[in-house]
Amino acid sequence: MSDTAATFRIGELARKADKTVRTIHFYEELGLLQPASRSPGGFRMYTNKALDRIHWIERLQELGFSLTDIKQFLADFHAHDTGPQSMEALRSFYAEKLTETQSAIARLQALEAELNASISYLQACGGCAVIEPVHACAQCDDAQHSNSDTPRMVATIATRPS
Amino acid sequence: MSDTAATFRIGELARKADKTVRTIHFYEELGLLQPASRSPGGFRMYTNKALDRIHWIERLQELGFSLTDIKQFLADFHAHDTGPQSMEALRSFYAEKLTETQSAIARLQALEAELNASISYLQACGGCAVIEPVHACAQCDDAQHSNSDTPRMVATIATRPS
DNA sequence: CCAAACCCTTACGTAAACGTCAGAGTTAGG
DNA sequence: CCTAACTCTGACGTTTACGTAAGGGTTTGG
Repeated sequence: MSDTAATFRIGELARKADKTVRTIHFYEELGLLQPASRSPGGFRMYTNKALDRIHWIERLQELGFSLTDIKQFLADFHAHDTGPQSMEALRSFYAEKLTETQSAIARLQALEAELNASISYLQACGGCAVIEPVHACAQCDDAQHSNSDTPRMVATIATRPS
Repeated sequence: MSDTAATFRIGELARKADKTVRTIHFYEELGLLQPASRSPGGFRMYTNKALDRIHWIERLQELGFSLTDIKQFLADFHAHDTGPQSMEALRSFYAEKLTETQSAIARLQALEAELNASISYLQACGGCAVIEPVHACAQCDDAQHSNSDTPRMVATIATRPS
Protein backbone atom coordinates (compact mmCIF):
# COMPACT_ATOMS: atom_id res chain seq x y z
CA MET A 1 0.00 0.00 0.00
CA SER A 2 1.56 3.25 -1.13
CA ASP A 3 1.61 5.78 1.68
CA THR A 4 1.92 9.56 1.96
CA ALA A 5 -1.41 11.28 1.57
CA ALA A 6 -0.15 13.83 -0.95
CA THR A 7 -2.54 14.58 -3.75
CA PHE A 8 -1.78 15.19 -7.39
CA ARG A 9 -3.50 15.82 -10.64
CA ILE A 10 -4.53 13.42 -13.34
CA GLY A 11 -1.48 13.95 -15.52
CA GLU A 12 0.83 12.86 -12.77
CA LEU A 13 -1.33 9.88 -11.96
CA ALA A 14 -1.23 8.94 -15.60
CA ARG A 15 2.55 9.08 -15.64
CA LYS A 16 2.89 7.09 -12.45
CA ALA A 17 0.46 4.45 -13.60
CA ASP A 18 1.66 4.38 -17.17
CA LYS A 19 -1.81 5.04 -18.50
CA THR A 20 -3.17 7.88 -20.57
CA VAL A 21 -5.31 10.61 -19.09
CA ARG A 22 -8.12 9.43 -21.28
CA THR A 23 -7.89 5.96 -19.83
CA ILE A 24 -8.27 7.33 -16.33
CA HIS A 25 -11.22 9.41 -17.41
CA PHE A 26 -12.64 6.30 -18.92
CA TYR A 27 -12.25 4.30 -15.73
CA GLU A 28 -14.11 7.01 -13.94
CA GLU A 29 -16.91 6.98 -16.49
CA LEU A 30 -17.29 3.30 -15.71
CA GLY A 31 -17.28 3.95 -11.98
CA LEU A 32 -14.05 2.09 -11.38
CA LEU A 33 -12.07 4.98 -9.95
CA GLN A 34 -13.01 8.27 -8.33
CA PRO A 35 -10.69 11.17 -7.57
CA ALA A 36 -10.15 11.78 -3.86
CA SER A 37 -11.25 15.36 -4.37
CA ARG A 38 -11.44 18.22 -6.82
CA SER A 39 -9.30 21.32 -6.89
CA PRO A 40 -11.09 24.66 -6.43
CA GLY A 41 -11.04 24.99 -10.19
CA GLY A 42 -12.47 21.54 -10.78
CA PHE A 43 -9.34 19.49 -11.45
CA ARG A 44 -9.40 15.89 -10.28
CA MET A 45 -7.04 15.30 -7.37
CA TYR A 46 -5.78 11.81 -6.58
CA THR A 47 -3.81 10.07 -3.88
CA ASN A 48 -1.63 7.01 -4.15
CA LYS A 49 -4.66 4.89 -3.45
CA ALA A 50 -5.70 5.60 -6.99
CA LEU A 51 -2.46 4.06 -8.14
CA ASP A 52 -3.20 0.91 -6.20
CA ARG A 53 -6.64 0.81 -7.68
CA ILE A 54 -5.28 1.09 -11.18
CA HIS A 55 -2.81 -1.69 -10.57
CA TRP A 56 -5.64 -3.80 -9.25
CA ILE A 57 -7.62 -3.14 -12.40
CA GLU A 58 -4.63 -4.11 -14.49
CA ARG A 59 -4.34 -7.39 -12.64
CA LEU A 60 -7.94 -8.24 -13.21
CA GLN A 61 -7.61 -7.41 -16.86
CA GLU A 62 -4.68 -9.77 -17.10
CA LEU A 63 -6.93 -12.37 -15.54
CA GLY A 64 -9.27 -11.87 -18.43
CA PHE A 65 -11.86 -9.60 -16.91
CA SER A 66 -13.51 -6.95 -18.96
CA LEU A 67 -13.87 -3.54 -17.40
CA THR A 68 -17.59 -4.02 -17.15
CA ASP A 69 -17.02 -7.29 -15.31
CA ILE A 70 -15.00 -5.30 -12.83
CA LYS A 71 -17.63 -2.63 -12.59
CA GLN A 72 -20.21 -5.29 -11.96
CA PHE A 73 -18.13 -6.87 -9.28
CA LEU A 74 -17.54 -3.56 -7.51
CA ALA A 75 -21.25 -2.98 -7.42
CA ASP A 76 -21.86 -6.41 -5.92
CA PHE A 77 -19.05 -5.92 -3.49
CA HIS A 78 -20.45 -2.72 -2.06
CA ALA A 79 -23.99 -4.00 -2.10
CA HIS A 80 -23.40 -6.10 1.01
CA ASP A 81 -24.15 -4.82 4.50
CA THR A 82 -21.28 -6.30 6.44
CA GLY A 83 -17.57 -6.66 5.89
CA PRO A 84 -17.55 -10.45 6.01
CA GLN A 85 -20.28 -10.63 3.41
CA SER A 86 -18.35 -8.37 1.06
CA MET A 87 -15.20 -10.35 1.67
CA GLU A 88 -16.98 -13.56 0.87
CA ALA A 89 -18.11 -12.05 -2.40
CA LEU A 90 -14.52 -11.16 -3.13
CA ARG A 91 -13.36 -14.63 -2.20
CA SER A 92 -15.75 -16.44 -4.49
CA PHE A 93 -14.98 -13.95 -7.23
CA TYR A 94 -11.31 -14.80 -6.92
CA ALA A 95 -11.97 -18.50 -6.49
CA GLU A 96 -13.84 -18.64 -9.74
CA LYS A 97 -11.06 -16.85 -11.53
CA LEU A 98 -8.48 -19.09 -9.98
CA THR A 99 -9.84 -22.15 -11.71
CA GLU A 100 -10.11 -20.27 -14.98
CA THR A 101 -6.55 -19.12 -14.60
CA GLN A 102 -5.40 -22.64 -13.99
CA SER A 103 -7.06 -23.94 -17.10
CA ALA A 104 -5.69 -21.02 -19.06
CA ILE A 105 -2.25 -22.03 -17.88
CA ALA A 106 -2.88 -25.60 -18.94
CA ARG A 107 -4.01 -24.50 -22.37
CA LEU A 108 -0.97 -22.34 -22.83
CA GLN A 109 1.28 -25.15 -21.76
CA ALA A 110 -0.29 -27.42 -24.33
CA LEU A 111 0.32 -24.76 -26.94
CA GLU A 112 3.86 -24.41 -25.72
CA ALA A 113 4.39 -28.10 -26.33
CA GLU A 114 2.92 -27.86 -29.79
CA LEU A 115 5.15 -24.93 -30.59
CA ASN A 116 8.21 -26.75 -29.37
CA ALA A 117 7.40 -29.79 -31.46
CA SER A 118 6.79 -27.66 -34.51
CA ILE A 119 9.95 -25.67 -34.05
CA SER A 120 12.20 -28.65 -33.70
CA TYR A 121 10.57 -30.28 -36.68
CA LEU A 122 11.11 -27.14 -38.72
CA GLN A 123 14.73 -26.93 -37.67
CA ALA A 124 15.46 -29.79 -40.01
CA CYS A 125 14.05 -27.92 -43.00
CA GLY A 126 17.15 -25.76 -42.94
CA GLY A 127 19.18 -28.59 -44.38
CA CYS A 128 16.69 -29.34 -47.12
CA ALA A 129 17.73 -28.91 -50.72
CA VAL A 130 14.31 -28.39 -52.22
CA ILE A 131 14.19 -25.34 -54.44
CA GLU A 132 10.53 -25.47 -55.26
CA PRO A 133 7.92 -23.38 -53.47
CA VAL A 134 6.52 -24.61 -50.22
CA HIS A 135 3.72 -26.76 -51.67
CA ALA A 136 6.34 -29.32 -52.48
CA CYS A 137 6.87 -29.71 -48.76
CA ALA A 138 3.47 -31.35 -48.46
CA GLN A 139 4.97 -34.58 -49.73
CA CYS A 140 8.17 -34.22 -47.79
CA ASP A 141 9.39 -37.46 -46.31
CA ASP A 142 12.97 -36.41 -45.87
CA ALA A 143 14.94 -38.48 -43.44
CA GLN A 144 15.99 -35.27 -41.72
CA HIS A 145 12.86 -35.22 -39.62
CA SER A 146 12.47 -38.92 -39.50
CA ASN A 147 11.24 -39.95 -36.12
CA SER A 148 7.90 -38.26 -35.67
CA ASP A 149 4.84 -37.30 -37.65
CA THR A 150 4.59 -33.85 -39.06
CA PRO A 151 3.19 -31.66 -36.28
CA ARG A 152 -0.30 -30.47 -36.96
CA MET A 153 0.75 -26.87 -36.77
CA VAL A 154 3.17 -27.48 -39.59
CA ALA A 155 1.20 -29.90 -41.72
CA THR A 156 -1.81 -27.67 -41.87
CA ILE A 157 -0.06 -24.73 -43.30
CA ALA A 158 2.36 -26.34 -45.70
CA THR A 159 -0.39 -26.70 -48.23
CA ARG A 160 -1.69 -24.16 -50.64
CA PRO A 161 -4.40 -21.82 -49.33
CA SER A 162 -7.32 -24.17 -49.72
CA MET B 1 -4.72 -34.67 -40.90
CA SER B 2 -8.31 -35.44 -41.73
CA ASP B 3 -8.57 -37.55 -44.86
CA THR B 4 -11.26 -38.42 -47.36
CA ALA B 5 -11.52 -35.87 -50.13
CA ALA B 6 -15.28 -35.49 -49.87
CA THR B 7 -16.51 -31.96 -50.28
CA PHE B 8 -19.31 -30.24 -48.42
CA ARG B 9 -20.96 -26.88 -48.14
CA ILE B 10 -20.31 -24.07 -45.76
CA GLY B 11 -23.06 -24.97 -43.33
CA GLU B 12 -21.57 -28.37 -42.70
CA LEU B 13 -18.12 -26.92 -42.32
CA ALA B 14 -19.50 -24.49 -39.80
CA ARG B 15 -21.04 -27.31 -37.81
CA LYS B 16 -17.91 -29.41 -37.91
CA ALA B 17 -15.70 -26.52 -36.90
CA ASP B 18 -18.12 -25.09 -34.39
CA LYS B 19 -18.07 -21.71 -36.07
CA THR B 20 -20.81 -19.68 -37.66
CA VAL B 21 -21.19 -19.38 -41.39
CA ARG B 22 -20.49 -15.70 -41.04
CA THR B 23 -17.19 -16.42 -39.36
CA ILE B 24 -16.09 -18.58 -42.24
CA HIS B 25 -17.14 -15.94 -44.72
CA PHE B 26 -15.16 -13.50 -42.66
CA TYR B 27 -12.04 -15.64 -42.72
CA GLU B 28 -12.34 -15.75 -46.47
CA GLU B 29 -12.70 -11.98 -46.68
CA LEU B 30 -9.41 -11.75 -44.84
CA GLY B 31 -7.80 -14.27 -47.15
CA LEU B 32 -7.30 -16.86 -44.44
CA LEU B 33 -9.37 -19.62 -46.00
CA GLN B 34 -10.53 -20.36 -49.53
CA PRO B 35 -13.11 -22.95 -50.55
CA ALA B 36 -11.71 -25.86 -52.53
CA SER B 37 -14.22 -25.12 -55.27
CA ARG B 38 -17.63 -23.73 -56.02
CA SER B 39 -20.74 -25.68 -56.90
CA PRO B 40 -22.29 -25.04 -60.33
CA GLY B 41 -24.69 -22.69 -58.60
CA GLY B 42 -21.94 -20.79 -56.80
CA PHE B 43 -21.94 -22.49 -53.40
CA ARG B 44 -18.61 -22.72 -51.62
CA MET B 45 -17.41 -26.32 -51.38
CA TYR B 46 -14.86 -27.35 -48.78
CA THR B 47 -12.79 -30.38 -47.91
CA ASN B 48 -11.50 -31.46 -44.53
CA LYS B 49 -8.41 -29.39 -45.15
CA ALA B 50 -10.53 -26.38 -44.40
CA LEU B 51 -11.28 -27.85 -41.01
CA ASP B 52 -7.58 -28.20 -40.29
CA ARG B 53 -7.04 -24.66 -41.37
CA ILE B 54 -9.73 -23.41 -39.05
CA HIS B 55 -8.27 -25.32 -36.15
CA TRP B 56 -4.92 -23.80 -36.96
CA ILE B 57 -6.43 -20.34 -36.89
CA GLU B 58 -8.01 -21.08 -33.54
CA ARG B 59 -4.66 -22.14 -32.13
CA LEU B 60 -3.00 -18.96 -33.27
CA GLN B 61 -5.79 -16.92 -31.79
CA GLU B 62 -5.26 -18.67 -28.48
CA LEU B 63 -1.63 -17.71 -28.81
CA GLY B 64 -2.71 -14.11 -28.94
CA PHE B 65 -2.61 -13.45 -32.66
CA SER B 66 -5.11 -11.20 -34.27
CA LEU B 67 -6.61 -12.37 -37.53
CA THR B 68 -4.72 -9.70 -39.39
CA ASP B 69 -1.49 -10.92 -37.82
CA ILE B 70 -2.32 -14.30 -39.30
CA LYS B 71 -3.17 -12.81 -42.66
CA GLN B 72 0.12 -10.97 -42.62
CA PHE B 73 2.01 -14.11 -41.78
CA LEU B 74 0.34 -16.09 -44.55
CA ALA B 75 1.36 -13.43 -47.01
CA ASP B 76 4.97 -13.56 -45.82
CA PHE B 77 4.91 -17.31 -45.85
CA HIS B 78 3.89 -17.58 -49.45
CA ALA B 79 6.12 -14.76 -50.52
CA HIS B 80 9.20 -16.98 -50.38
CA ASP B 81 10.48 -18.84 -53.40
CA THR B 82 11.58 -22.09 -51.85
CA GLY B 83 10.11 -24.44 -49.32
CA PRO B 84 12.98 -24.16 -46.86
CA GLN B 85 12.68 -20.39 -46.88
CA SER B 86 8.99 -20.55 -46.13
CA MET B 87 9.58 -23.08 -43.43
CA GLU B 88 12.21 -20.87 -41.85
CA ALA B 89 9.68 -18.05 -41.79
CA LEU B 90 7.26 -20.34 -40.05
CA ARG B 91 9.89 -21.43 -37.58
CA SER B 92 10.85 -17.94 -36.52
CA PHE B 93 7.20 -17.00 -36.37
CA TYR B 94 6.61 -19.85 -33.97
CA ALA B 95 9.83 -19.23 -32.08
CA GLU B 96 8.84 -15.67 -31.35
CA LYS B 97 5.46 -16.76 -30.10
CA LEU B 98 7.01 -19.48 -28.00
CA THR B 99 8.85 -16.98 -25.83
CA GLU B 100 5.75 -14.84 -25.56
CA THR B 101 3.75 -17.87 -24.56
CA GLN B 102 6.27 -18.75 -21.93
CA SER B 103 6.16 -15.33 -20.37
CA ALA B 104 2.39 -15.38 -20.56
CA ILE B 105 2.48 -18.61 -18.60
CA ALA B 106 4.80 -17.05 -16.06
CA ARG B 107 2.53 -14.07 -15.65
CA LEU B 108 -0.49 -16.25 -15.17
CA GLN B 109 1.35 -18.33 -12.62
CA ALA B 110 2.21 -15.22 -10.67
CA LEU B 111 -1.42 -14.23 -10.76
CA GLU B 112 -2.37 -17.70 -9.67
CA ALA B 113 -0.15 -17.30 -6.63
CA GLU B 114 -1.67 -13.94 -5.81
CA LEU B 115 -5.13 -15.37 -6.11
CA ASN B 116 -4.27 -18.25 -3.84
CA ALA B 117 -2.85 -15.93 -1.24
CA SER B 118 -5.88 -13.68 -1.42
CA ILE B 119 -8.30 -16.55 -1.18
CA SER B 120 -6.73 -18.12 1.84
CA TYR B 121 -6.53 -14.74 3.54
CA LEU B 122 -10.19 -14.13 2.80
CA GLN B 123 -11.14 -17.53 4.13
CA ALA B 124 -10.57 -16.21 7.61
CA CYS B 125 -13.05 -13.39 7.12
CA GLY B 126 -15.82 -15.95 7.42
CA GLY B 127 -15.26 -16.16 11.16
CA CYS B 128 -15.22 -12.42 11.64
CA ALA B 129 -17.90 -10.82 13.78
CA VAL B 130 -17.82 -7.36 12.29
CA ILE B 131 -21.26 -6.13 11.35
CA GLU B 132 -20.23 -2.87 9.80
CA PRO B 133 -19.82 -2.37 6.08
CA VAL B 134 -16.61 -3.37 4.44
CA HIS B 135 -14.71 -0.13 5.01
CA ALA B 136 -14.23 -1.21 8.58
CA CYS B 137 -12.10 -4.04 7.22
CA ALA B 138 -9.42 -1.55 6.26
CA GLN B 139 -8.27 -1.45 9.85
CA CYS B 140 -8.71 -5.16 10.42
CA ASP B 141 -5.96 -6.71 12.51
CA ASP B 142 -7.85 -9.76 13.56
CA ALA B 143 -5.70 -12.59 14.78
CA GLN B 144 -7.56 -14.87 12.37
CA HIS B 145 -5.26 -13.92 9.53
CA SER B 146 -2.27 -13.35 11.69
CA ASN B 147 0.77 -14.58 9.93
CA SER B 148 1.00 -12.60 6.73
CA ASP B 149 0.35 -9.11 5.42
CA THR B 150 -2.90 -8.36 3.75
CA PRO B 151 -2.47 -9.41 0.11
CA ARG B 152 -2.41 -6.51 -2.28
CA MET B 153 -5.40 -7.79 -4.16
CA VAL B 154 -7.38 -7.64 -0.96
CA ALA B 155 -5.99 -4.50 0.60
CA THR B 156 -6.59 -2.43 -2.47
CA ILE B 157 -10.23 -3.13 -2.69
CA ALA B 158 -11.28 -3.10 0.93
CA THR B 159 -11.32 0.64 0.87
CA ARG B 160 -14.08 2.90 -0.32
CA PRO B 161 -14.10 3.74 -4.03
CA SER B 162 -11.45 6.44 -3.90
C1' DC C 1 -41.77 -29.81 -60.19
C1' DC C 2 -42.31 -27.77 -55.59
C1' DA C 3 -41.23 -26.31 -51.19
C1' DA C 4 -38.12 -26.29 -47.35
C1' DA C 5 -33.64 -25.63 -46.21
C1' DC C 6 -29.44 -23.67 -47.72
C1' DC C 7 -26.56 -20.37 -49.68
C1' DC C 8 -25.21 -15.98 -52.24
C1' DT C 9 -23.64 -10.91 -51.96
C1' DT C 10 -24.02 -6.45 -50.00
C1' DA C 11 -24.09 -3.68 -46.31
C1' DC C 12 -24.97 -1.76 -42.03
C1' DG C 13 -24.75 -2.82 -36.72
C1' DT C 14 -22.19 -4.01 -32.25
C1' DA C 15 -19.22 -4.19 -27.98
C1' DA C 16 -14.82 -3.18 -25.79
C1' DA C 17 -11.36 0.02 -24.62
C1' DC C 18 -9.84 3.54 -25.43
C1' DG C 19 -8.01 7.70 -29.18
C1' DT C 20 -8.64 12.21 -30.74
C1' DC C 21 -10.25 16.58 -31.49
C1' DA C 22 -12.61 21.11 -29.98
C1' DG C 23 -13.41 25.01 -27.33
C1' DA C 24 -12.89 26.80 -22.90
C1' DG C 25 -11.29 27.16 -18.09
C1' DT C 26 -7.32 26.49 -14.39
C1' DT C 27 -2.59 26.46 -12.35
C1' DA C 28 2.06 27.38 -11.54
C1' DG C 29 6.10 29.95 -12.38
C1' DG C 30 8.40 34.21 -13.38
C1' DC D 1 -0.38 39.80 -14.10
C1' DC D 2 0.84 36.71 -18.00
C1' DT D 3 1.70 32.78 -20.25
C1' DA D 4 2.83 27.98 -20.94
C1' DA D 5 1.27 23.76 -19.56
C1' DC D 6 -2.35 21.41 -17.86
C1' DT D 7 -7.22 20.08 -17.32
C1' DC D 8 -12.31 20.26 -18.12
C1' DT D 9 -16.51 18.42 -20.56
C1' DG D 10 -18.56 16.78 -24.45
C1' DA D 11 -18.65 14.09 -28.47
C1' DC D 12 -17.33 11.66 -32.39
C1' DG D 13 -13.65 8.21 -34.37
C1' DT D 14 -11.10 3.52 -34.37
C1' DT D 15 -10.09 -1.39 -34.40
C1' DT D 16 -11.31 -6.32 -33.94
C1' DA D 17 -14.17 -10.09 -34.87
C1' DC D 18 -17.78 -11.01 -35.99
C1' DG D 19 -23.73 -10.40 -35.83
C1' DT D 20 -27.74 -9.45 -38.37
C1' DA D 21 -30.82 -8.42 -41.95
C1' DA D 22 -32.30 -7.87 -46.84
C1' DG D 23 -33.41 -9.53 -51.21
C1' DG D 24 -32.38 -12.59 -53.79
C1' DG D 25 -30.68 -17.57 -56.15
C1' DT D 26 -29.65 -23.05 -55.38
C1' DT D 27 -30.30 -27.88 -53.80
C1' DT D 28 -32.60 -31.68 -52.60
C1' DG D 29 -36.22 -34.75 -50.88
C1' DG D 30 -40.85 -36.17 -52.00
